Amino acid sequence: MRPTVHDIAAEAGVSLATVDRVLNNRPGVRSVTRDKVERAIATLGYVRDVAAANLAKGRSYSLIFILPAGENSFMRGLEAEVRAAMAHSPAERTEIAILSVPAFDARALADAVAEAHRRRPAGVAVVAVDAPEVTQAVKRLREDGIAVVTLVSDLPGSMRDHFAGVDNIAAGRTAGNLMGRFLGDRPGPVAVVAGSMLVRDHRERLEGFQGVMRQCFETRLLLPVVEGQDDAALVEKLVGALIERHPDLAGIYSLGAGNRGLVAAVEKAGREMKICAIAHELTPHSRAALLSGTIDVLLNQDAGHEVRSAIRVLKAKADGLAVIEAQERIRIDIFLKDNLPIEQA
Amino acid sequence: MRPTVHDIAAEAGVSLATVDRVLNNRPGVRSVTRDKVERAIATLGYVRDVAAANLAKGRSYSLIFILPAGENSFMRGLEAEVRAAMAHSPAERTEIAILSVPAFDARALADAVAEAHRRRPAGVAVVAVDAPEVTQAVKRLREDGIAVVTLVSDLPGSMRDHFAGVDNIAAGRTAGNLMGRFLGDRPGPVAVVAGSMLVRDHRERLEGFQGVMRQCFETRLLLPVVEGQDDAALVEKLVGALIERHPDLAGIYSLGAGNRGLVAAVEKAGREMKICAIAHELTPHSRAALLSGTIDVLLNQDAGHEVRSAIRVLKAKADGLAVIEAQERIRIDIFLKDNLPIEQA
DNA sequence: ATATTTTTGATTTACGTACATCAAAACTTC
DNA sequence: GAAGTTTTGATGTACGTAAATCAAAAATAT
Repeated sequence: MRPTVHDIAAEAGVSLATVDRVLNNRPGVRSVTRDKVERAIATLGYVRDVAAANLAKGRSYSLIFILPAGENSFMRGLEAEVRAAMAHSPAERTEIAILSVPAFDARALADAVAEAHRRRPAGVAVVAVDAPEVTQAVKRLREDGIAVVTLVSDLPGSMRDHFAGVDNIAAGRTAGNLMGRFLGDRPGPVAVVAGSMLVRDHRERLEGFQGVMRQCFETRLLLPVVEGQDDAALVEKLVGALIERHPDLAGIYSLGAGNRGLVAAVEKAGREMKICAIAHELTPHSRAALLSGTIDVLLNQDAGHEVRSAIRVLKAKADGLAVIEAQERIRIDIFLKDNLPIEQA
Repeated sequence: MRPTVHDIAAEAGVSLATVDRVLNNRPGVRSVTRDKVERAIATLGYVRDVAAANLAKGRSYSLIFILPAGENSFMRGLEAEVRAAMAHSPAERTEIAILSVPAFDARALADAVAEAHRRRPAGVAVVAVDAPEVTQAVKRLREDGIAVVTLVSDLPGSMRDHFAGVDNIAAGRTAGNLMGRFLGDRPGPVAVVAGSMLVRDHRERLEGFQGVMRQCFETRLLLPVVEGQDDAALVEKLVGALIERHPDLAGIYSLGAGNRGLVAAVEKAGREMKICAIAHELTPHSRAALLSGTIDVLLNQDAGHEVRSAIRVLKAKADGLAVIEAQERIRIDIFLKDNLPIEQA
């Protein structure tokens, strides 16, 4: 049997109350006594029974998720994952609320953060837009002792506790490497379609992609990046124009959302087998395009993992516990049509 | 507050004892009463507080992991993950033991399974060798009500409860797709190095790889597969011979272990930049080779995920609970040098 | 109707921790 | 050494469930 608080009390020759005071660092214990207890804990290898502890305190964590609105499939999937977590919340002793804000709107986001602040939750998860007013609002949260995790897109300098998302520079580099190798000696320029340079994840992907292309495939012409605002209709127009202007277009890297538009434009031009298309995020549409061959590679971040990691981290931070960063790393999934997971219901 | 057993008793108009009888299906409840209670459970949306339940029963699960011995880095990593799980075992109410057996030895493995059987654990996880005596031994475990999960390599027809590993056919197809695309129009044949056709995961990877190569890259010559027994020295010899016999060798798919040998042979021949090498499993050696460029792609299965999934499933099965298969799927990681995770301590 | 069996209720203890209260003891300080 | 302060002990209740016991009630059989 694993040791309990009683065993520690016996081993240390103190009372249960004192052990409790040490374990939950309550005041009123001499440092000599504290040492005795801590030694007993170490020699017995005591670990707190988390289940029993949670049962006893019966506390619950209130968390707020701030997510962008709009019809971006990935974000809707993310929201679905948050709602799934809400469904389990009684079992996890969490109370989760969602705040929805317009995409790419720093002002609205800063307001939402302030609103979250007013509600005084234990923690906040936010898909960040990289702007000073947002940074300030997040800083204020932190100064008030509220845990903050950035989700999907980071916000350095905001003192956020943790970033739950992928390494977007690595993602961009990976896309660049695959693009370069897939194209081989085939001639023609490569286009990049982003959502908006206002969000850090897009900027970082671009940086990684351009870095690898310039470094390892320096003969390949890179067209200037166009911004599609993660909007399918706009992306379709932009990509259509690109294809028209560059009949020899060899590849497209779409590092944001709005892939419906990308697919529509490429297929309308009848160039689905000629253009190497690399895009982000597995959605019903992008999955279909990968299977049909219009998209060649999908880079993906698992929204479910990100949400669950964010919740774990927020709970830990709210308790003042350390987070094992390595365990919370979100990996970049690379999907070809051959390793696509079975579709889920 | 979420409802408790007391609330159910009140709602159903029965005593706590009766609720307990229904919840833990103990005998001695009329079906009318049972229905009443079940209706109360449904209307209140009661869910058992697992933490409290575990605390109350104070049960612990004894599990046995049967792993191959030898210096295969992946298997050693797997064992390290099991030991890591053992370290947390007090908190998880599990007692894990490891049985080590010679690799690719069906007879020894069947004996080990029988030994595990004798110890009457709640569950067994086994890296399977696909042979009739192993299948039989596993069947006997299952007939005795012991939960069984196959790990890394599956054993269909053994009535195992679950397979904790990747879809190896998809892994092989992915390797094939990448090999075909990376080579493009470059001439030269492609070689395949396996560990042993005795284990199902290697057979399946081969099947997937050959399938894609024949189907999508039909002009590419595929050399007959050679078996390196996951032994670095043997692999080095075999690959060295292959390179010598086929000076125009364009690619090598190493679907088993022993990558140290692969790397050594390719580098000795000075062909690290000419041969496209795709291998499996991220280890210190393969990581170095990926970074240096000798290996172009690494397919990986996360040993930690597999072990933790196996433990979750074994515990669930031991309790007679259902497993959400989709949640336990192990994904195939694809690593290029650009998306390699930071090295861990 | 009585005897017998089955079903239900009431109550208690236990799991390991958290948290609160009050009294007793051990230190300080002057 | 008395008064004050700090530290420690003893004890109890609570969390939500499991599991057991024994008595009471209801159903069934005779």
